Amino acid sequence: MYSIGDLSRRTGVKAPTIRYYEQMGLLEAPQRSEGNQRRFAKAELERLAFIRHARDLGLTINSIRQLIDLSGHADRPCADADRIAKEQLASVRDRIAKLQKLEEELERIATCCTGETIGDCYVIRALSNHSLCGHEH
Amino acid sequence: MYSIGDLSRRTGVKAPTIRYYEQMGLLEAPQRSEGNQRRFAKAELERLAFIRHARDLGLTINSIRQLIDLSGHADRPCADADRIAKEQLASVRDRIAKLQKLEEELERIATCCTGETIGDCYVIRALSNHSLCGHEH
DNA sequence: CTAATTGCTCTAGTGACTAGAGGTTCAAGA
DNA sequence: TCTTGAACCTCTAGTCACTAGAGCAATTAG
Repeated sequence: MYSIGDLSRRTGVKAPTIRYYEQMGLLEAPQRSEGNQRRFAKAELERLAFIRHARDLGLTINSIRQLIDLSGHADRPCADADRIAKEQLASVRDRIAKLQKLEEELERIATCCTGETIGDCYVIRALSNHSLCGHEH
Repeated sequence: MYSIGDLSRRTGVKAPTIRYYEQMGLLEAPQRSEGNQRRFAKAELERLAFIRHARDLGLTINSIRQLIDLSGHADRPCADADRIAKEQLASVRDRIAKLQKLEEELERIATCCTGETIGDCYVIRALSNHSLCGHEH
């Protein structure tokens, strides 16, 4: 049995976050000590690692809840789990593409400033004047 | 003079968001009609375009406030504006790198599932078992 | 003049936590 | 056994950049 602090050290998830996951229904309410402190079994440690892994991959609490529900039904088709992973992949790719456009533009803005004062600072001018942009956005 | 709706249509920024920017001190409190409705001058339209542009580039409200303050002092050195742009660029690059790692891993997870049921679904197994990951994270 | 549209303020909700207050329990050393 | 200090408890509120809705007032087109 682990206290919340043990669990926190083993998973790298802070104690308030563990309580938050419980509140959100990702972790089941654990057993309690006589003095009302949480006592987690190994299964909870594993589930927390699952949650942390999924969060690191950018999945939302809601998606994770769905996956946990799914994982309780080993006999069902896994199309839903596949769909969640594929949607997440698509969204990550989308975000990368958008950030790369920003990178391009910021690079131009941040490296082209040869002025000395705000009056002729390229950063300020580029932000004021959309037509200085390399492409529309 | 533009009403808040005019401004919204011209800039693509929703009216509540415009009020929010005013509340956050990015836009100065505009003139008002006799009936207390906002009436914006052209300068405010331009500033709103500046704000929108900076937001699209991922700058925070705080950074934008700093840039606006700077832009009011045309005689000062522009090192601060440069710094803000460069910091933003660094943060964008950082996010891209992290997302690309996620992309890799999600790709592996989402395309490797050949199971038919949850019981042997690679998505679920990969999330449960960190050692299936291509690299640490 | 009336009806439809647009505007106003204020409050609360989003997601995924984080921080703090104010109190209780636990584990280890004396 | 007692005491002390760390860890734990619940509850509320704050973060960021908006967004939604209630309930009312002003404006504009016909």
